[in-house]
Amino acid sequence: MKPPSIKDIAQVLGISIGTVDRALHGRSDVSPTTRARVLKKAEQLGYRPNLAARSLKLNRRLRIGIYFPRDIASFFDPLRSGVRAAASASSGVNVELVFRTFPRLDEGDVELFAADAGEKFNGILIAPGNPEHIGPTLRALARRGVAIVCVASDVPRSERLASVTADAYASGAIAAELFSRTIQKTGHLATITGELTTLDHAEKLRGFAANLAVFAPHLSLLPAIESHEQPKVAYRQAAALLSRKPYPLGIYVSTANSIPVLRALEEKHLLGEVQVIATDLFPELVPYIESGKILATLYQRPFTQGKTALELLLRYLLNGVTPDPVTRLAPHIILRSNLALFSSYVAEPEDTTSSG
Amino acid sequence: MKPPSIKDIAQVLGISIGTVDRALHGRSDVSPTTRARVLKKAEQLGYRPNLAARSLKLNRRLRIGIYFPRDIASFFDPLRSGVRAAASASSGVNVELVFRTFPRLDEGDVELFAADAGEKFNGILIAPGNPEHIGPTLRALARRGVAIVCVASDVPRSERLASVTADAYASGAIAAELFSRTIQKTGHLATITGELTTLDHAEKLRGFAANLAVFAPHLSLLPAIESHEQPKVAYRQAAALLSRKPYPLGIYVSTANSIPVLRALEEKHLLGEVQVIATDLFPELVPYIESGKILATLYQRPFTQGKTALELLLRYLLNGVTPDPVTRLAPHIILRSNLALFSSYVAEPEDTTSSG
DNA sequence: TTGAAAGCGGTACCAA
DNA sequence: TTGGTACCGCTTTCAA
Repeated sequence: MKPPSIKDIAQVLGISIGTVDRALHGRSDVSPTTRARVLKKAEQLGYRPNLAARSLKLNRRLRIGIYFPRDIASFFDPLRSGVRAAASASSGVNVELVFRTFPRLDEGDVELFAADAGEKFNGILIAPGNPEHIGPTLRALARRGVAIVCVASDVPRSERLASVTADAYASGAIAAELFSRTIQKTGHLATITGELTTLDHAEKLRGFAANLAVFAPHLSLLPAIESHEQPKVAYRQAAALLSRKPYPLGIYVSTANSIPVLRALEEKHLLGEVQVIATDLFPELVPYIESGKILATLYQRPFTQGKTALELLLRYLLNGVTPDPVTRLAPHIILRSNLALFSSYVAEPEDTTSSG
Repeated sequence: MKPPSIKDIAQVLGISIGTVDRALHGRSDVSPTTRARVLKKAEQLGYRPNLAARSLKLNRRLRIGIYFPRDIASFFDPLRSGVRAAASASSGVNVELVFRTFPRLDEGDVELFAADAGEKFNGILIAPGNPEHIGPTLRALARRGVAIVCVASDVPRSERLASVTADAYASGAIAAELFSRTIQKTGHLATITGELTTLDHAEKLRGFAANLAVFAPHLSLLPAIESHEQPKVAYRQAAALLSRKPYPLGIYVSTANSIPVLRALEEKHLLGEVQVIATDLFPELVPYIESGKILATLYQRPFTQGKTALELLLRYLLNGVTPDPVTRLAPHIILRSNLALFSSYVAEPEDTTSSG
């Protein structure tokens, strides 16, 4: 049996398909009586609109602006791939992706939006830095009717439609739990982050500190170090950290900026001695995990973030489905034993292995 | 600009859309010359078929049989939900899901297929048990043109189209690594599995044993215990295991059958003393994780498995896309610190939190 | 070998 | 307030 169409409803009720359409969509100019009859019959027949027919007829064109930084390509490239994957999966809809690039998180983004003032986007995806800086821009755009989805970090109270991130608090908490289970000695731990004004970074620290305090009384926490996402800065800070005695027993690097830290450890011959938990996955990190030199890396699933973010946005723009205001993905804990499952991601980001 | 359609190609070349269609699909009765001209022009204009129009016109009806066991509902219910989610996401296609249920893995499945001999399915999803038993049935179906996707476990060389599972070897390997990092003492470990004839179960044991041998020389492995997925059997076996001295330092329960084992531990007052790694997530397990009484559970993402499996199957049946023969999802490592991210799954399985 | 045309299920416009 | 109809892009049948 083929599913019922508006034609069937019209025929059964002896009215025209135009009227059925108006009734089903609650448009004006339908008598309450026929409206009720149509709705009831639709329910009764189990009518479900044929989305292929609808999107064929409407043939929408959507322009989506995607504002990501140039920096940290190991994270933002797969994010972009995820966005493209979601776009090409949306069959029959004409989505135009306009990728815009600013220098780095919280740097040049406001200016780029200003330069793009003439652009007319139906929706935008943005990786925001400091909410104080970018907030007003987003609010203004939102009020002009642009649907905004924040990715990778969030800007609450910016009137954005939704945000899609890895759960930052959980990332911090996981790092704390792993250290508390694997380090028996008493001592202290260090954290290296990007900017504490970026919500994602602050949340990771919150999760780390809170769980450490509760579950690992033998481990105390040094003040957080901000590397401002600059490799050289991170290297210098790590070197300084390791020159002091006693060394920290573990270091949690809560951004993708772990390589300079590992280099500093190597030079002080402390690699393997000091436990390290890193963030995200990229080729340079692989050998450290394979050799057991670092305990784990917390993978924020950039591909899935991008895919999910655009899916939400399209569902909103096309079907009027209001998304959850926040979507928090569970970070993957990558250890030596499951690294192989993610290595395909490092070279060529696809979604098969890890999509759910 | 709107994307080019076959009409545009036809118009530019001064031929009819029928011819364009035939050329693009390599159907017979097109002169090689026009064929080449069409293909070239399509390439040149960047033609992409409008999938909405295609599926509207074809209006396919697909009957999919889904053969899962009644047992272990905490795993197979979310698996079913994932299948339903994928079906309802496939817009404009008329897929009919026929859920069939046999008593338990490797029990009653062959008989159910025999009883369903009259059914005409375009594709089936099956959770297979022992390849020796179910293999011939699947092979026969495959040869009759039914597309088969194995879920949760696999039956290699059965001429199935594809399989979608959590990576079983990795699950075992992760369990071994977690034990090796958190247990310092020297001693032995135990594993409780379902049936070693089920490929998924055997693979977990392989991963566990191999990684333990390499990375944890201080931990030796007792012979694997098969519970045949029966809670009472598992309880008795666990009780017997714990009556011997010395106790194992850790137990890896590689199926969802962990509750009876935990009960046995509780009664011997060994809960928290003996480290436990469980499999999958369901309400009864939550308090054990929250209280830190078990180290971790390895979540096999049943919802995502079901969703992925049906997506693959539909893409094959509708678009002729041959899937990867095996898709191995990365299991999620659930600890106390990230449990909250998955708890929504326990009550009501949805895909937002963990889809990638 | 090619062309012409019907029709898939909705939406939207114009006429009644 | 309602009916009738053109059309979205593609596939397929029938005719030429």
